Amino acid sequence: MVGRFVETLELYGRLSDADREAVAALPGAVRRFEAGEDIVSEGDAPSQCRLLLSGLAFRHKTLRDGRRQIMSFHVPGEICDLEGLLLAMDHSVTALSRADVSFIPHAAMEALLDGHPQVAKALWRTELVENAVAREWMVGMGRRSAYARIAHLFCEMYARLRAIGLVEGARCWFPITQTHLSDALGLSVVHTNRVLQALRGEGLLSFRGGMLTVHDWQGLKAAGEFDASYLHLKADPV
Amino acid sequence: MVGRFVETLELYGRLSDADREAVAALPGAVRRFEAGEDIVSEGDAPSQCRLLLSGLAFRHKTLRDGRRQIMSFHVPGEICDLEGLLLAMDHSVTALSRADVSFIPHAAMEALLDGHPQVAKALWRTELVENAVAREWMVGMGRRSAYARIAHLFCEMYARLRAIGLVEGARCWFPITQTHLSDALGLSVVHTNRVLQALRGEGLLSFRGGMLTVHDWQGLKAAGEFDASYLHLKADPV
DNA sequence: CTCGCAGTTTAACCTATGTTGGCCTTTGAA
DNA sequence: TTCAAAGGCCAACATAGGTTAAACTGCGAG
Repeated sequence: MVGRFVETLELYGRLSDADREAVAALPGAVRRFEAGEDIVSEGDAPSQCRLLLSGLAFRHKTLRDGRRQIMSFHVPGEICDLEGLLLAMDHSVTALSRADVSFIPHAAMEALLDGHPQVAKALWRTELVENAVAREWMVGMGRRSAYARIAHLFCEMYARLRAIGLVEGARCWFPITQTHLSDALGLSVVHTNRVLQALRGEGLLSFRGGMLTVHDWQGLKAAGEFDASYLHLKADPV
Repeated sequence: MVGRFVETLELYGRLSDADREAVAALPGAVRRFEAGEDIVSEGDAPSQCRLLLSGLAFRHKTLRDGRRQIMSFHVPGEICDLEGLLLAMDHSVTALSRADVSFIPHAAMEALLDGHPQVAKALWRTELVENAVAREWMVGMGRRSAYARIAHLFCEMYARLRAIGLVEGARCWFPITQTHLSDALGLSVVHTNRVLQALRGEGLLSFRGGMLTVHDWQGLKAAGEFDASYLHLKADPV
């Protein structure tokens, strides 16, 4: 069971029919996770790759005293513990919403990568893009105001969800709480709430009950100093 | 010319004699960079891998208004544009000190990776560790005080330089200005200076003229909430 | 229904860190 | 030797964002 995986790979590289078939033939047992459940935990040395079929997930580290930093989000079609192929997990990945996850044995994945160099390239490219995203977050946390950071995150998720067809009209399902948002951006919940109201007040977006609507994409991009090139997507939405 | 590259790879994977020889046989033209010179620039689509032979380098993004975020440091033996194998650069890498860099043609690198899977694994592991480092920086910028962040960075660089034999006694050459430090940690120079003085005042370290001396490793680790496991090194220094 | 919980919103107050601007020190080029 | 530039340091003041605590809202479970 491989869900949107092929499409995601094709965002980042051209595949032959044989490549596509090999990917589609990947074995994988599916398991459902509820929101808040760990998909992989810090310290695990996985023996399968966990592929997100549906729902969202986030990587995070939690310090002893409870402070938490969310380091990235995963959308359907992405493997959320690719590094587990070579390294033990130094952080956890948790389901943000209910999520279905396919467990692909490392042996099967390695065989695929050995036999299909184009697939391997595309997969490493997804990994590299994930790092590019991480770097962009660093810029935000180090050098942008809370206002710009929040706007930027919404831009990013909107662009990514749009790239995989999960935006309809100007709306997408992004079931994140203000607490998650704060932990992703290094802010307090109170301040996140203040800024969110400003963003809404300016008519840039609305965000209620997990549904994000972008009312003014240009305005939101400007507020977030957003430039999609770091996502290395084929086309910038609008 | 391949410098410490073999040793760096062996920090992250076991190589056969044949692997080692193949790495050592890599072609590469050497070029010297002065401090502040770009080794690769944003927008480049490299056709060689740039391997640091000596000196330090840093990755960074610079926003239009001059705000800058440093996203990582590179030590000798590391390739500073590995992602250039698959993607265009979305940021620049600049020499922190005078640095010698070997330019290895992508074709040669690809041939090596195809023919020597253990080398490929080790190399990807270095890349994954670099991401782990980036994630740890995110935790710092989002959730740690300036004091802890600065201590943490010194811990990290000390541990990394130690791992490659560049620490003597408790001293290492880390020729960074307070401006660089600020840009790496998302702080103002003034505040960096304040905190540095606190760190010195508490006898944890001294840092003058590019020379870092750690006086109290345990104390510094505690101040930075530092736990080296994210570096995935074979052994924690002391 | 209604209880309880998770999430959101407010308000009052606080502090870590930023800003500005000036001076001091070191270094290295002329 | 002296000068300029880069880096370091310092003080006064400003503010973005944190903290605490309490109320409000919506919703699923029983």
